[in-house]
Amino acid sequence: MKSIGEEIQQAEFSDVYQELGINILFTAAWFGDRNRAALKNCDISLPQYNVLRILRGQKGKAISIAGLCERMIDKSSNASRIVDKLETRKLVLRRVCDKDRRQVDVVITEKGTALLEDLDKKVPTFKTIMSNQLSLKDAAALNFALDEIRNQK
Amino acid sequence: MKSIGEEIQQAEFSDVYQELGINILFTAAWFGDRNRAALKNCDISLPQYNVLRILRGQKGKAISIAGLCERMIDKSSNASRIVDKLETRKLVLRRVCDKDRRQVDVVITEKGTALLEDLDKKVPTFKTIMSNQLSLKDAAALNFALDEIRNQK
DNA sequence: GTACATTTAATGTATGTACATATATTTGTC
DNA sequence: GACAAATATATGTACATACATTAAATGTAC
Repeated sequence: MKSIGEEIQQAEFSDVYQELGINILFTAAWFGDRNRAALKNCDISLPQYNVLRILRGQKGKAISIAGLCERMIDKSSNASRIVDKLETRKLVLRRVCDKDRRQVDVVITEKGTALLEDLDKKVPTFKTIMSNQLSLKDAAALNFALDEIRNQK
Repeated sequence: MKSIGEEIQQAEFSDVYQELGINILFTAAWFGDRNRAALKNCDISLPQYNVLRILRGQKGKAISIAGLCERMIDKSSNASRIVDKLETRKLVLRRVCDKDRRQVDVVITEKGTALLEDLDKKVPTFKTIMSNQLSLKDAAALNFALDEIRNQK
């Protein structure tokens, strides 16, 4: 089995925490690569796919651009322009919110939902990727550790 | 303490593995945000900083563009263009390799090394970020688990 | 109600990323 | 040695990201 040090050809790390930090970054990039590969030739980018999934999670309820940003993993990505692309392809609808005309309501269309169903068949779930090597209990422990890491300072 | 579900306002996940996948992606983005914030007003981007660190790790030995790519976390990032920017600012040197004239030898300059020393003072180490909440033993266990996740299929 | 600050989304600009293609050099085969 | 295949880097392009600024709508103080 390849350790993270072998993976990026780094002979040694200054300490285990340094190794872990790099390992988390590298594993996240590895997930991204897998998902991108799965979407190859599907004519949609990974960020666009992720936005569609958030919209579907709204179950018909509209969401503002700011709301979308909060739910995105990459906070600073420009949701407005990603929605532009999806709107051009009629995968989402955008219309000014009546209650607050500064806001924009975004919803996924029928066409968007249909596309998403197709794509879901191609993109592996995290369960598929991880359940063979990691017990439920270990996965839960990892979740707890990561939550803790982010909750200081 | 905020769980990943609260963080991205997702009420529930389909299973613990799904939660863990998102958690890893989110934690990696969180590290990136912290590092980017630390480099604010330092007039250098995070990818450029990371390349400089890899070059310093070479301890004077030159490295090719391909070698640089192997050591980068984001494999598909375009090392050639990042080196362009660093070269313009004379933080690195690039010259054709004598033994194989297709290759390019890249080395960090004195100026690059000096800049890097300044920057290191501002960027928190992973040890600083994590050692208070995570024991050495737990960190090692996490490393093992992540290595395992990436080593199937 | 007017003036001013705040909020929301869009836009401008520079950089980075993803992927295909081009160019130069080297390697292998005959 | 000639030539095809492989390799290393650079470049073209579309999209995404980071961050500042702008424009419109709303909230608040007076």
